[in-house]
Amino acid sequence: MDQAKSAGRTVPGDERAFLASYDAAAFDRPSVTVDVVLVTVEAGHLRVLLVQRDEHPGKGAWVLPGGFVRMDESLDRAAARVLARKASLRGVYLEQLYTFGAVDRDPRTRVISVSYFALVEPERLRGVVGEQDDGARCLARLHVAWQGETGGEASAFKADGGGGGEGAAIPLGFDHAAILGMAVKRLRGKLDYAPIGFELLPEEFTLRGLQSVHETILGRSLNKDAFRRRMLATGMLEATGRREAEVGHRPAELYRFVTKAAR
Amino acid sequence: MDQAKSAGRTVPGDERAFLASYDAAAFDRPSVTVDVVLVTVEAGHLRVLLVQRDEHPGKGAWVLPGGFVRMDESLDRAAARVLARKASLRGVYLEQLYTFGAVDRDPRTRVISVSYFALVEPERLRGVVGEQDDGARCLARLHVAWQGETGGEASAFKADGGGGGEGAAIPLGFDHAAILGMAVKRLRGKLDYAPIGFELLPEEFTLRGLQSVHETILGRSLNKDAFRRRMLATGMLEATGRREAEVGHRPAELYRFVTKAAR
DNA sequence: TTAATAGTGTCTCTGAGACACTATGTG
DNA sequence: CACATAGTGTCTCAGAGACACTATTAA
Repeated sequence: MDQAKSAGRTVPGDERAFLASYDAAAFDRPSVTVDVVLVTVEAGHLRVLLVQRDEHPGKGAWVLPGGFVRMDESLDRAAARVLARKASLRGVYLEQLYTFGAVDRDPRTRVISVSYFALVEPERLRGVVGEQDDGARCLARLHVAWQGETGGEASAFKADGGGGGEGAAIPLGFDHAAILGMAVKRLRGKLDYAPIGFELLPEEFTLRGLQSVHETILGRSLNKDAFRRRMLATGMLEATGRREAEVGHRPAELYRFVTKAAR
Repeated sequence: MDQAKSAGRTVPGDERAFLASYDAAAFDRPSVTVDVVLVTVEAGHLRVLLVQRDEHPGKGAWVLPGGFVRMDESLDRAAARVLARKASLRGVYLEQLYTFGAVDRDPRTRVISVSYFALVEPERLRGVVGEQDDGARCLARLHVAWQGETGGEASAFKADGGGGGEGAAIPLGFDHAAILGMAVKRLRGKLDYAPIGFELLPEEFTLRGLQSVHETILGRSLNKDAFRRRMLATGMLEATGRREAEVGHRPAELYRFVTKAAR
């Protein structure tokens, strides 16, 4: 999708001359950033990676990990670079979300933000983000006030890491609450026609685990039987023959996700 | 969605000093354009507005109407401005599509394109685009080679305005074939959960007309009974009591689209 | 009257929800 | 054994597809 068509075409002589004399600095240009909504699902909560700004503007505010797009990298690569640098993650599911371009969304200058969302299994974040919050990064709990795919903003709360209690609300910088809202809206919309639940689970998982991920994203409970039937009917699940262990009750069968290509 | 959160917040003194000394020109920045896919449905074909470039690069090539984003306008406003200038249209349905940012998609310099799609009833384009093709603009017929919501590129053909024959393929500049493909993919995906078919029809329309629009977008025929039932069940259609006239057979009832707010 | 399409009634099939029942692990 | 959850079988209900039939206009 992110490919140029112009690369292979022949360039006539007069156009070459035009390009040689083209002055890219002749017009004011906005800055372009990518911001990444790194989502994971853990213990029935949507969580998202936030970083604390250590520079102005909004120094000390919590924002999505992001960075300026370099002149020699595509948007997709910029997003992957941000993810690699701020979360030490490579090869995770990454998809463009929406581009935010209100004139005054950043007080420095005109900044247009191309947002992405990334999905990752919580286990892969274990060593990345410090136990609760290492001062510069945190896995905030996402709270979505609206139902369905309507849309709206989403708010973030301090992760209550198993302890209990609600955690404090985290004020988000810039328009990042709107970006979070858009990410949840997109996730909910994609869930029932795209195989994205698997991206939030380990290699092998139980049907109950997959259902739990879906329920967390959608913010509502699902019918067990129908979910099981629907998932198995997609043909994208393969039983491994193994079962989960040490669960204090009958262990569920472990499944694996199989791509259409592998079938 | 396109709103800044920073506008209302208080700015501490040291941050104000930082902003005052911020040099926006310190880093290379890409150019940002908006490109608009103006779609209409006519005589069972998807049509899209193309303009012929009168400047380098790609002089003479057919491309989507577009323009650079100005420093003082949001992306949405830029798209609306392009539509007003190149198609003399205001108040049509306009929605952000995708942002294309491959490094070499434009030979001039780094250009990131935020694409939009717009939907308009064919009648409103009657006077806008010259009979077939006024040299600088044309309503090309869109050909989509793929089925469903898979995605891929779309190609454009010279409009065969009722005459017959196939028309010649139009070579598209830059990566605009990919943008067209993305627009069709999005349209097909939205069609069964968002009321967008109405945007392509006049104020009053028949159910058969609405079904025809859906079939054209989806590229496949639909079941008449099920379509009628489903549409009436949405509660978004209101019978006017009037009927179409002079059709050479039993005239169908005319319906009007009613928004949820108006009910 | 015929041609052509609008619009309705009804049967079937499929998938979701509901629920009961059996299976199988831990303690 | 009890308990908890996994997994299956089956009934019902709602919506889609199919199809027959009636309605209404123009020619």
